[in-house]
Amino acid sequence: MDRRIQKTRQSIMNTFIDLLAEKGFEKITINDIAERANINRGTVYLHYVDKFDLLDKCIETYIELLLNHCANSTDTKLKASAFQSVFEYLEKNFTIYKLLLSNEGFGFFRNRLFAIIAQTVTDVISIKSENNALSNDVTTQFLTSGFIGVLEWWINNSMPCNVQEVTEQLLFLLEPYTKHLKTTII
Amino acid sequence: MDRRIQKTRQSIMNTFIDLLAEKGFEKITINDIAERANINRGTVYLHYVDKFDLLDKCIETYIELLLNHCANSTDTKLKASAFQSVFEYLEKNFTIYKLLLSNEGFGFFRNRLFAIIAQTVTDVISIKSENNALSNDVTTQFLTSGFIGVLEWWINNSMPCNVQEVTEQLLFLLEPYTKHLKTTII
DNA sequence: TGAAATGTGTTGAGTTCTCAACAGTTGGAT
DNA sequence: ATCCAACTGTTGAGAACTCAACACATTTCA
Repeated sequence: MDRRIQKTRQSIMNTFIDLLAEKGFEKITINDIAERANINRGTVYLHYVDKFDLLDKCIETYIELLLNHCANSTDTKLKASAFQSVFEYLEKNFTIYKLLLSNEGFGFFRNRLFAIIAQTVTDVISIKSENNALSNDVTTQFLTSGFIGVLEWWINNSMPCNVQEVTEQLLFLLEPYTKHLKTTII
Repeated sequence: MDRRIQKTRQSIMNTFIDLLAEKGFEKITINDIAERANINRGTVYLHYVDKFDLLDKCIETYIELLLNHCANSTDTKLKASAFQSVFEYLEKNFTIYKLLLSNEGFGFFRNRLFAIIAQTVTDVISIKSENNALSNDVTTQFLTSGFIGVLEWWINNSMPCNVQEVTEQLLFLLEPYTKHLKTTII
């Protein structure tokens, strides 16, 4: 992609996040963004139709960035290293994700993340579905809610324990559901 | 001026300064700069003919920035506030000016600064020249050398005393030459 | 030595961004 | 109520930047 596109989008998103933290979504104007980012106002409209669209794209971008940080650990699924790198990434970008998970994200961020995690969980457990008396939907809902819940708790309470601890605790809680998966999948 | 020009020049100069600090002038390539600044190589040539020209422009820019920080104190000339703001600015941008005053600047920076200060000094003392037995040239040379000398000492020795102290000391040393100027000019 | 790799400086076509101007909307002060 | 100021969203012309390609010089190292 043209470098100019990368740079202006990056610049717009960064200042958008900053302004979101400073004054909240409804008080932000396109003028604000353009001025602060030192970009022509028209250029913003070249990339986003309005500030709602900008929020959408912003959430989408940061969802992707978050997911990239567990996908690059070669064995993708339920492994300590994957969880660890996700929480490390969250720690590093704490202020942004706290913002997106807060009311400023209007729940869109949470919903989007939930959907993706749920899909992943579904994919994993469906492989091992035959000998299971439980509904897969219920299991997915349960596990995903649990995981997202822990993630939200950790962010909203400003990381009350370190990465090592959340990761271990989470693995311990998931163990009953992952151990027989391990034996069959791997 | 077009925002794009500002931004790319800023970006090029910043990475040039960084690279100057890292590897020194002769090891820098235009490729380095373009790559690090995330700018097309051709674009560098749109603004600078080669890296020597870039060094020149860089020096010129930082000379101007330095001078701006004493010009905006309304009473321009020999006033405590003027000295103070210059040294404060130097303190804030210490690493850059240390670099430019070092061998990396090839003496160009010093010479350029010297010329400008000397001109200012000449202008000031020429007003008060009639009753003076001394050659104005000698006086200019003496005062300018003294001032630049202190400035270089302060930067090269990594600011061995605080801004307040250099400023006061300098004012004290200049007092014999400024006090009768005061009575006539102001 | 001679070949491969890296850097220089330039070109032209194509894309993105800027700027200034426009008409229309909104919110707050008088 | 209405005026003013600020914001929105759009347009067209022109400037800046990107990209790929080029010929040529310099360095590296086998």
